[in-house]
Amino acid sequence: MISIELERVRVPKAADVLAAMLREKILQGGIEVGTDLPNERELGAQAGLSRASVREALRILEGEGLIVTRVGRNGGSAVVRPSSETIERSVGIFIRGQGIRLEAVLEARAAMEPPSARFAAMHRSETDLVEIAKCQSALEQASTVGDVDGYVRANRDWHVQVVRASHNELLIAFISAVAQSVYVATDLEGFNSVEVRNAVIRAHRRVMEAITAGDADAASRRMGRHVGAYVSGVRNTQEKLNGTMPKEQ
Amino acid sequence: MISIELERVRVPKAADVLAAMLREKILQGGIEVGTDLPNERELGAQAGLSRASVREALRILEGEGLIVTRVGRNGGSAVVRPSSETIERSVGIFIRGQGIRLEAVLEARAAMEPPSARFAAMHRSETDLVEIAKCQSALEQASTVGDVDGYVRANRDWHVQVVRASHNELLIAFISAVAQSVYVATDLEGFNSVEVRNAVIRAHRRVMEAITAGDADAASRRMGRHVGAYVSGVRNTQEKLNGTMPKEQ
DNA sequence: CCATCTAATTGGTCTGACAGTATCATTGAT
DNA sequence: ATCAATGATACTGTCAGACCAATTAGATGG
Repeated sequence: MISIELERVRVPKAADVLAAMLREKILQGGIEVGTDLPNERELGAQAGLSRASVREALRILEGEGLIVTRVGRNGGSAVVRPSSETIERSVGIFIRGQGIRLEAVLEARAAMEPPSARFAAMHRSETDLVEIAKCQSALEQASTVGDVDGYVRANRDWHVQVVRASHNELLIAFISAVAQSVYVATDLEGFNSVEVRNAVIRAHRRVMEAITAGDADAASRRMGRHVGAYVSGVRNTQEKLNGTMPKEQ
Repeated sequence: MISIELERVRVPKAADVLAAMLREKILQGGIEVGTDLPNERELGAQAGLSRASVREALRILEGEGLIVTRVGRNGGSAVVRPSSETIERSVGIFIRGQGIRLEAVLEARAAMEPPSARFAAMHRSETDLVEIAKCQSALEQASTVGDVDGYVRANRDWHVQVVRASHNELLIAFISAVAQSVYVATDLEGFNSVEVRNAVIRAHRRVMEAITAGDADAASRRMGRHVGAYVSGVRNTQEKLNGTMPKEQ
């Protein structure tokens, strides 16, 4: 008997192959958003696969945010532009699954936000400024009323809105994802004293001034101090609790 | 007939509900990695669903990187720790699907890498330094030999290895994802002259010195100059081509 | 012209079966 | 007794076919 060097043979699943084919057709072929894919039975006939396998492939693409599926007549799978939601989902699962400490999440945020504020100062439009101001109003309103949940949510929205003004889609996606996880976590943190809240409000105002004035250096510097203070605050609180990211969503 | 204010009724799919249940059990319950889920027929019996629906749910979780499934006796679905691969996949799809310009991707990278270098200088271990040095050697080797693909890959690996030294899992995931996309793109860029390559090598060395010395400020500053120069270089090249991220993988 | 009903189209779900694959258990030869 | 071949077994992968549920195009009637 002869013996040949042979690596382990890979047996890709039918659904994976079909999903890869469709994915490339969508991404490379640049199929315009809104186009309908053939219905499941048709796809099965074309690919020579059962409807079950086709459905599995479509499910994969749906999970990747490349298509949406509707039932009913004229329903079916339509191509959509992948949004940052997919990134936010996977980042959320990553954070929870790895049990990443809140401190590390804030550290990542603290790394990304100052440059984002810089870009925001450089590229912000008028409507960007209005949107940021809206969040700030909601923040101050919630703070004076004492609406803790509203305050935390407005805080998250303010930071997301600032990075939106940078017009860098990747930074927007990353910071949105991280901010969402921080929002879920800081709900439980007890360091939301009146003093802290007022300091946050003042810091936000100074960052907004710099962004409005188009002063990139000041925006970056002030945002850096702001998020840096936040990290320190949480670090001190956590030293006593030694907590990780909460497990529940 | 009375008329009531009624929002659109949501009809969640069976598979989505089951997937959500299992996801929470895995993430919240903190099921240890390696645990086997019941087999598909058993899950179907417990949930009162058909095997098809169960399989769809498992597919969702697999796509989220929460389980892996093996065939054969003693096969089945086992819980795994979600890795950064899931994030890298979704970021890659996001970049390609949105047609994000290479310049914007590099901008995001330029925002994240200086702080990462700072953390690396603060937290790097001895093995981190060795790994970074290995990438640098490969880089210089490929550069002298003229192996373009090897050079670009080693360049990507060096940047990833530096952020690894920061020991911040989120930054590692983000930069890995972005670096992968940059790697795919810069293959096509023609600005890999000998002068540029040598400048890159020198810049890397200076960053490594700072990280080794634990000089956080210098590491951040030097990395900032390095990636900043990279962005400028691509910006100049692109001004003539006006290109976006390439569509092919 | 508009409201209403009907029918066609499409995804969602179920059932049952068989194929493919990896492990376990047994057997048989050395 | 040891170990390699060989079958049994317990899983996932795939298929075919049917029916249900949601949605809407088109027919019907006022």
